[in-house]
Amino acid sequence: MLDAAQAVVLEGGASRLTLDAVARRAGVSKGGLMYNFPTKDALLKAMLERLVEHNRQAHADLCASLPDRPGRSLRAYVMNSVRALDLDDRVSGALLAVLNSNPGLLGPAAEYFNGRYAKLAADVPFERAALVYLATEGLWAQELFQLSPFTPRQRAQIVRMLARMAEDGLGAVKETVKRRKAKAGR
Amino acid sequence: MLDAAQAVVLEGGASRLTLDAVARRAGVSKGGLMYNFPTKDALLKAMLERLVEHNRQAHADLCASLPDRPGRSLRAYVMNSVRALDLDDRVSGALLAVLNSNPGLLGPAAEYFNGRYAKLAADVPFERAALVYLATEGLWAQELFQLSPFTPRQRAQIVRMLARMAEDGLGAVKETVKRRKAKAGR
DNA sequence: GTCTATAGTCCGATAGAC
DNA sequence: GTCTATCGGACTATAGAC
Repeated sequence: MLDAAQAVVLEGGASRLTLDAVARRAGVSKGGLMYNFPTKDALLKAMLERLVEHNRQAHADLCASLPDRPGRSLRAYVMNSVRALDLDDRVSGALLAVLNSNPGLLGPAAEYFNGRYAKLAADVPFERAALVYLATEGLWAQELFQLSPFTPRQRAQIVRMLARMAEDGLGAVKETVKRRKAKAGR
Repeated sequence: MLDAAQAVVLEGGASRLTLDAVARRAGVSKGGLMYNFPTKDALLKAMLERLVEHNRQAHADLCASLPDRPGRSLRAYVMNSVRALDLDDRVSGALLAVLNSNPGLLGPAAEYFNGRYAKLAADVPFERAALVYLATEGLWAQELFQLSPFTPRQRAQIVRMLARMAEDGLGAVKETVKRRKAKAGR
């Protein structure tokens, strides 16, 4: 049923996320749906929890595949956020829209994000961690709402910079500047 | 009437933005409201245009009050975005939620944001402009949805860093690191 | 131009049979 | 547990008087 709910928001956006649509999609009737989720809020809460769990897993997997250096977790976060926007992300966006009207439901997710950042930034200097984290969030949000002013090429450049900054610090930026100057001088 | 519409979304969120509520708030009746805005989409479009115009003005004013150095526009953008979230911002968030279901209406706004970035980044190296821009957007979004993991003190520190990076380049970050080390050595 | 009244639709939730 | 049927309410939009 949660699969069906995700499919519905993917196709029709937040406003189409109705109990009728979800029930139809899930192949059950509205009564059957509301036996498992007594209210619509309960359904939204379950969807949100599933997204959070998915996100946690994806980050953990990616983290495990990276060499254990300072900034590994932050780097995994960057890479996990800047994949081509997948289904989960679009669901997240729609849910964000729905939950904007129900601020209460967003509370538990906020706690997750809070704890997540604490772990990401544990082994990276504060300024650098905050910068990488916020820029990544900004990039994600921009693409989610299709407001990004960057070309795919520029986007790739930014992603490389962020990934390098997560582990290498300012050397990442200085290096690209140096490389550009060298190129210009050729 | 647009004032009334803004007031309604501020108080009740996106889901309360109904023609009835707006009309009641504006002191007119629904018929009167729908004479000026034939459809609800027309109302949303007008609200969005007004927000964009407000934003453009605020940025222009702030820009004029800053010394004319490279990165002035970007710095004004940072400062304009990180003021304590004002009414316009909360309206923006709610509208974002509403418009998520009507992607068509977001198109014109997307163009504005696109052109805005082009001007911001005109006199700043690409990597730095993109980093400051995205981090600012990220900070704005995090606070808007109340998902920010930063304390007010940390937030202020980040804002200072971004404002300095807008004009001074990497010196800003390097300087804070240096200062911290000096402090630790004392 | 602004009003009242209402049409027509869709939603979340409930009730009760099976 | 899952179904059908339906209630009560809220919504957008229209029609027509003034």
